This record gives sequence, structure tokens and C-alpha cells, in this order.
Amino acid sequence: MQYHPENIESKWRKNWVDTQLYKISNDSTQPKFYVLDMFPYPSGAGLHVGHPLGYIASDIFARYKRLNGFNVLHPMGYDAFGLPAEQYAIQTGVHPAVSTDENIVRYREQLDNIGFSFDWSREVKTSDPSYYKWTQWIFLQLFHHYYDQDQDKAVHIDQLIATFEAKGNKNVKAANTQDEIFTSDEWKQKTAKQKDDILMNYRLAYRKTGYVNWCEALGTVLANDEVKDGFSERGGHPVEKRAMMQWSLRITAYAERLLNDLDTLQWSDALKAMQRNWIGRSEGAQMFFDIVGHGKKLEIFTTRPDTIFGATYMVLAPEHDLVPQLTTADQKDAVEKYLEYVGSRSEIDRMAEVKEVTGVFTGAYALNPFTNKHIPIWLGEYVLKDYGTGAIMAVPSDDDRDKVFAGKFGLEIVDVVDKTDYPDATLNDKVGKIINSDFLNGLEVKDAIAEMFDRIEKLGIGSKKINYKLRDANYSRQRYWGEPFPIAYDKEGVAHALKEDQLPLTLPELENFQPASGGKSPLARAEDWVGQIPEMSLETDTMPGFAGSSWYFLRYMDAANENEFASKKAIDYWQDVDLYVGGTEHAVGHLMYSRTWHKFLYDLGMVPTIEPFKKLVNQGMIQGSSRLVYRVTEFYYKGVDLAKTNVVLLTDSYENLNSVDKFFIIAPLFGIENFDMNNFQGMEVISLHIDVNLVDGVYLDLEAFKKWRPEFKNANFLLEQNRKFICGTQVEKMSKRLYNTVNPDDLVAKYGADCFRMYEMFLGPIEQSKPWDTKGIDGVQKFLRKYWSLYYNEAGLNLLNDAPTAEEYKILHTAIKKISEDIERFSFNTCVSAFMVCVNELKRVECNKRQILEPLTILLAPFAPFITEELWANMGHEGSVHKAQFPQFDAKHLVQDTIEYPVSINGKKRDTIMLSAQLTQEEIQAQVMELDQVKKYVEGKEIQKVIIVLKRMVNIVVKE
RNA sequence: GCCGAAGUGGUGGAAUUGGUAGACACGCUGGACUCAAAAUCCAGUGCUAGCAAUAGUGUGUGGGUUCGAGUCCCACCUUCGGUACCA
Repeated sequence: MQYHPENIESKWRKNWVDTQLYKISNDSTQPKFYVLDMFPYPSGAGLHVGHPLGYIASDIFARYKRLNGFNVLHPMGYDAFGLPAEQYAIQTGVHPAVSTDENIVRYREQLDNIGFSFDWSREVKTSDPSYYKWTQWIFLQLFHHYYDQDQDKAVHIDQLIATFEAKGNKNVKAANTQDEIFTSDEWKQKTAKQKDDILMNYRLAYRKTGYVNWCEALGTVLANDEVKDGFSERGGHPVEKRAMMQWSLRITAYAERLLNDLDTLQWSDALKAMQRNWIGRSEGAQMFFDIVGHGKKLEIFTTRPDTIFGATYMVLAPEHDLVPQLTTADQKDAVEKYLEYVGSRSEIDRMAEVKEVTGVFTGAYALNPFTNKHIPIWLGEYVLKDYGTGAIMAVPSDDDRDKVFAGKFGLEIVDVVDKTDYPDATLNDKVGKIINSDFLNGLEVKDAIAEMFDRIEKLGIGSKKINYKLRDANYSRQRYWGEPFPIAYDKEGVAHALKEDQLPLTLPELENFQPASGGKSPLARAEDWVGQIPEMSLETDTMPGFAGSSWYFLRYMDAANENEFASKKAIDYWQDVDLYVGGTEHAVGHLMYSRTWHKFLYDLGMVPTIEPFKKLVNQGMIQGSSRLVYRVTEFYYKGVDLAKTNVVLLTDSYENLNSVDKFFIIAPLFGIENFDMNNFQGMEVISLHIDVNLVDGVYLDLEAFKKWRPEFKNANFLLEQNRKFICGTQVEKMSKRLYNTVNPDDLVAKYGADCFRMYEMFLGPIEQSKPWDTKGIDGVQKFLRKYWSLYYNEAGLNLLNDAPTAEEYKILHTAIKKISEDIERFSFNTCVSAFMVCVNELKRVECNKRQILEPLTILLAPFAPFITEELWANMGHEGSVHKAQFPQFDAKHLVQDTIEYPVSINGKKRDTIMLSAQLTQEEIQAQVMELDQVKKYVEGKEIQKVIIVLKRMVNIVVKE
């Protein structure tokens, strides 16, 4: 009987649904294990072979844990709010909910095809009101809390109000954007609007006017992690800075905890480094400089207070608040001109010209508190409004940027650090001896910094401070397809939270999804909706894409709960995610936000753990291997442009076009006789992506190609050897646009899901990125056929009940050991290899014994769930193989063919001698042997090779 | 620039603690079966020399530690990923 995956797989696919095989309970005495995949955004293109890589790995792990007696939570859902569906709606008028649901149906089919063990009864969809009710609810908790730095946790805003009423805000230590100090009496006299404005500066979800990333093409603002190199991550549209009133999340309040708690996680060093980088902690001094002739002081942040004697000027960001007050009449024109110039430049311009230094003098001077010199205050683009205080003291002798700036504008340079002891150090390295600095002279930089912290604090001109690169997350989107804010404004503009029984606040129905005028969301046009609460108007922005994905892993624990986001009982049972698998593209965005939300919920006592994802594995990206042909579009001869010719020529490479011989082939096609190289001027060629499915390896199927692109049906092809057309290749992102996507459905149809799963695992380490290549899949198919043939001969099932031999046990237990260990360390490619070795060996010894094949079936079940289920049933078992007990490794079956024996060499006692052979203890004399004795001893034993090791052991291989 | 990861046959990749480098698979070569093809099976396959046994050589480059290095140390080169006026 032959192995036919298609019948087997469709049968079991249905059976698993009918028997609810993968449905799990929150009531279990078994230990829990939570295996989570990053849920997908259901795009219109469907899944390609790159998407399931991580899902297959996590599915194997989940199944393995289940077979080992764990109650495994392994859910799946959809990150269903997002820009593409809305862009599609704008173009076609199809409601995003409709297109999203269609895509979800398609995703579900594709996922089911591959045989995952998801518990679909727990499916979540972030765009479902029953889900986003709780996204809105958590948002309201953020709105109602502030971060108390004394308790180092989130605390309800009512407590802050009570403190304000009793004592004002002087002694409040909280994460805030508030600089006004007020007393209890002053607070009480404020209007509702004023109070609201002040509280906004403390809330964890708050509104502020700030410089945001505005994307004109998408008509919305974006968070920092949604912008790459000045372009939007979705769609690649240009992004600019704009001042707007927006909702934000005060994630910076959690910066220190986000950084420190990384140490508790089993994440890769690379990923932790990325997060540390993004948080960007730096220790330094906050200092206040007097401004000559002004009451105000200039606040700066520096990590190098030791260089203050070299601070010969100050630089402010052009957007700094003090700029108008500082600018003198003389410099007014110059400053205004400069601000105009800065305003005209997009983010992309600024990034492209990092080397270019620009700046202008304000006319004002600050007082260097240590040199007492008047130092000029400049404006410069290289100082950023958002980082630190938006102002710096410039030390041109010890900072690259300051040096360039001073050089360009002729500012004074005083050398303050002597680096002669450190010839390899760069200008920015914090090493050397301080010079020209009065009391600091002779100190090492490190000591000088410590000394300065003391002095600054004693003089009362500043203090030690920690700064972060991390910014608060922009939380408003001027879009339709997102969670509406459960916020309404009264006539004064005071923000009021909706009550819990008013949730979910659902999206209004719209016909037209174009943004409303004035940079507003399409929701603004739904006037009835906006005004549904008397005397109030609803917020018209919606929440960003990361809102729903910041807590979905908690919803899976209790997905159908209508009263809470998840019951306390469910959360206490499942605790946190034991294993999280997903791509690095979420290294800073999603992972930072969900960690913050989780910590916030921890502060509120709603989750028991400080971190959501204990262990995280980043699967690599599967790239596409594109196939290209090259098309001659223009051909120049004797200076005559022959572009109008209707000849289309397709060739496999530029090299072919550059070869002289080929011109003689091409020339007649262009109607040129007697081709003369001297008259040839060149030609223009463009590359053309062709559908990889029309190509067998690199050979293009010409007929299929002409059918696919009828406009080329009369094209001439420049054929390579054997009259086969060889395509050019290029590795790039897998994308529908580049025609290099491979659909898993096609492979499942052709080879079966088991084969597809194992082949994806066989490609290489899960963490590694690699181009997709189908050519090795035959090897896995061969393996499955061979495996099947262990159980079956031509007549049918052919199994023996005989006791296995020692050799057969050894083959099985070698595989059990290797595969169990490799699954634990997430090395699935070596597992597949181990299966191949095992089956090859069993084939060699012609083993068809139940006592070997039964455990082997269970061993393979996580990898190939269908074929093993079929064989398990055919062997006469009642239940599913996926409910069986995973075979346990037993060391007694591994024949000891190595005996360790102590040995001394040249009179020194060394560790052990390892004799590789079936030697008995009697054969080896129970005494310490000298090296010569070893050799002598070994000579009589038909030793093939002796490797003499002095330190650890002697390795001897005996001829078989 | 800074941070991180990695360089092994024609290809994807093994080698888990420093112990016979190249497992497993693809590809290729030869053979069996077949009218033929597919499928299947057998043998070979790092490179160089040789009919062969065999010898030499070999994990990006150059050094080092060690009886022994793909693995550890130093310097360098290359590739990929992240990040970038972060004071």
C-alpha cells in the first residue's frame, strides 16, 4: 500500500474538528504551558510560505509539551485593525470589516490546511466590539492612573487630586510633563478646564500638543517605531514633523523597569540589545545656566559635566520654547530666516544631510558657572527638541558635532581632556586626563565626572539625572479602522471618560472612508455618532494598530468572558506566556508596548507576573527568490534611435547582452544587416520580474510565460544552452508585487501538509533568514514514503509483535534522546535529520516491530500530525496519537561501546582513557597505564587508529 | 560611526562541554529495473595527486593558547540585522 497524503489529511482534518481534539480547558490538574504565536494581520495577499515558519515551530513545541503531560494553551487570532484594509476601502468603497472578514476566512483555510493544533474556540479578532470593549477599558484605566515615582507604580488619579487639594504639587514625585508648581489653594481656585489640563500632564494616557510624525499620504500621525528612515513603514510614504494635539501613552514612566526587567527574560541577546538601545538610558547632569540679562535660566542635559571648562557656547534646538525671548533685535532677521529654512526641510532632507551643519546666533549670552565667561547661545538643527532638554552646552574640544559646528562658525575651542595616554581613543570616548580646568586638572575623566556631580549639587545649579531616548508613544490616528476612544469632550474641552456600561463604543457606519477636512479622522463626518452623548462630543481619532495587540495574549486565557477582559481565575492559572514565537520586526514596537501594558496591569493587581513573555524566539524571515528576465527596450545603432521597432527581446542576463556574439543575433531582429560593432551605440534594458511558479529552477516555461503575459506573445527569446531559457535570480523580500511568492496551499496539495511542515523545519535553524527554495522538498517526501513503508508492504499493514533486538532498541532510543533534546533547544532542522537517520537505520535492519514503531509514531506526531494519526489508528488504537504519552528515553538501550578508564602518561596521572570497543573490564587491566603500555596494549587489539591525548583522554578506535 | 549576529563542500546545513570536520538532505556521476519515462533501489561524491592502496591539504585572513581549535584569545576582512546628529 502506497502513501497518499491527500486522502489521509482531509480525513483527519475533519475528524479533529468533529472531535474538538485541540480544545482545552482552564480547569486542569496538569501543569500549564502557554505557547503563543504573534497573530497575523490578515492581508489581502493571503499567507505565503514565509508566514507559517514560526507557526510550525511553535505547533511542534506545543504538541510536544502536550504529549509530555502539559495542559497547553496554543491559540490563534487576528490583528484585524490596520491601514491596508482602510486604504482598500478608500479605493473601492468596500467596508474594512467586510474585506477583513473575507481575508480572515482565507487565512483560516490556509492555516487549517497545514494542520495546526490551535484551540479555535479561543480565537480573538481585535476589530470585534466584544474584544475592543476591553481595549477601550484598559485605555480608560491608563487614563485614570498616573505614575507615582515614590511607590514606583501606577496609582489612581483620584489620589493625586486629593494630594493637590491638600498640599499642592510641590512634593509630588510623578512622571509628568508639568512644570508649574502650585499650592493647595491655587489648585482649588482653578477652573475645571485648568484642572483637566494639569491632570493631563500626569495621566498615563494623556493629550498634549507635540511634534508628531505626520504622514500626508496616509492622512494620519504615526508612532516612532512605525517610521523607518523618514518613511512610513506601511506603504513607504514620506513623513514630516508637525505640531498637533494628540493622545499619547506615558510609556517613559516605565523606562527603568522595561530596561531592568529584561534581565529576567530568556530572550536573545540581540533582541535585548535592541530594546536597550531603543530605551537608550544615559546618566548625566541636569544643569541650569544663567542667561545674561534675563531672569530665566537655561536648562541643559549633559553626560560630560567634567568638560564644562571647555563649554564655550550653547546650542538650542530651533523649536526651543525660549528662542523668541532670547533673540536680540540685531539677530531677529537672521534667526527668523533660519527658522523658516528649518521649517522648510522635511525629515528626509534632514536625515540625508546629517553631515551638513547649520545654525544661527541668537544674540544672547549665557554665563558659564565655572569659568564665569559669557558664552554665546546659538540655534542648531543638530540639537533635537525631543531629547534631554532640547539644549546643550557645547564642548567643541571633546565632541565631534560641537567641533564641526565651532569650526564652521569660528567659535572658541578650549582643550580640556588630554588623551595622550590613550592613543586609540576617539574624541567621544570617556577617557583621558582633565587639563585647563582649574580644580579638575589631573583627574581621570571618570573621577572628574563624579567630582562634578558633587559640585553641581552643592552649588545648587543642577543635579544628577537619568535620560532616556525612549519617547512617549503617540496614540492617536486620524483614521476610521481602529478602536474609537471612549472619551467625550464637554463645551470647555474637558475630556471625560465614558462609563464602563457605555462600552464598547462601536464605530459608526460610514459610506466614505476619506479623511475629513482639517487633518481629522473620517469619524468626524459621522455627526450623529459624534454627538450621541448630550452636551458632549466624542473624540474622533481612533487608537493605533498596536492598541489591540498589546494585550491579546491575556484575552486568549478567557476569550469569551463578557464581564472582564479575562477572569482572575483564568489569569492565575495561565500566568504568562512560556514561549512566544515571532519575527524581529516587532522587536521594539509591539514588544515594548505589550510589556508596558502588562506592567501597568501588574501595578493594578490584575496580572500576577511582571513580564508577559518569559521566553521569546525570533524566527527568521523567509525571503523570496525572484526570477528575472531582461527586456531590451531601446536599441541604438549608427546614432539612430530604433526605439520605435516592435521587437521585444527577452534574455536571461546582462552578460549575454554584453557579449559581442549576441549582437549579431540581436541585430537582424532590429532589421540590421551586416552588423558592425563600430556603429553600435548601446541599448537600454529593463529587468522584468516573472512569476516564480512559471519557472522550474531557473528554466522558464516559455509557453506558460506567453500565456501569463500575452503582450509578449511575439517576443523573441535569446535562448541559452539546450534551447532552455535561464532566468536571472535575485533574493529579496517575498511579495506579491515581485511575483516571487509561493503559496503553501500549492505545496500542501502536491506533497501533503506533513511534508510541507517537515520541509520548512528542515530548511535550517528557525532563527535564520533564508531565501525560499522548493527544490529539496523531494528528500522529505522520500523520507515520508520510506517511513510509511516500515509499516506497510504491497499487501497492507505488516507489523510483527516480536521483541525487538538490542540494535533496534538502540536505533529508537538514539532518536528519542536526540529529538527530545533538540525540541527543547528549538533545533528542529536537526530533529528532521535525526528522523531520517532513524528511518534509514530501521530500514537497513528491516525492522517492522510494533514495540519499535509505536513509540516512533508518537515521536514523529508533533512534526507530521496526519500520517502518524493515520498509522496510529491503523495499528488499532482507539484514541488519537496526539493524546498519547511521549516516549521516554531509556539509557540502558544505548549500548556502551566506550569504556572510560583512568590512565597516566609519562608518570603524570591524566583523566581517563576511552577505549572504543566492546572490551570487558577484565580485558582492561585495573591499573594505571603508562603511555607505552597503552600503545602495547592497544597493539594486540587490532587498533585501527590511536589518538594520543596527554591532558584528557586517549581515544582509540577499534576495527570492527 | 555605534550595537548585535554570522562566515564550514557545487547548494541548504550538521558537529550540544575544545576530542575522527562535512551528519542529514539537495545536486551531480555511474549502475540496476523499464520499450521509454516517472518512481524506486545500489555505489560514489570536500579539494589536489594517483589505476589503486594511499599521501598531502582543508571550517573568511593573519597570529596565539593547547597534546589537540570550526569551537577559546588577539588583530583584521567580509556579509547580514538594528540604530544613528541621543548631548
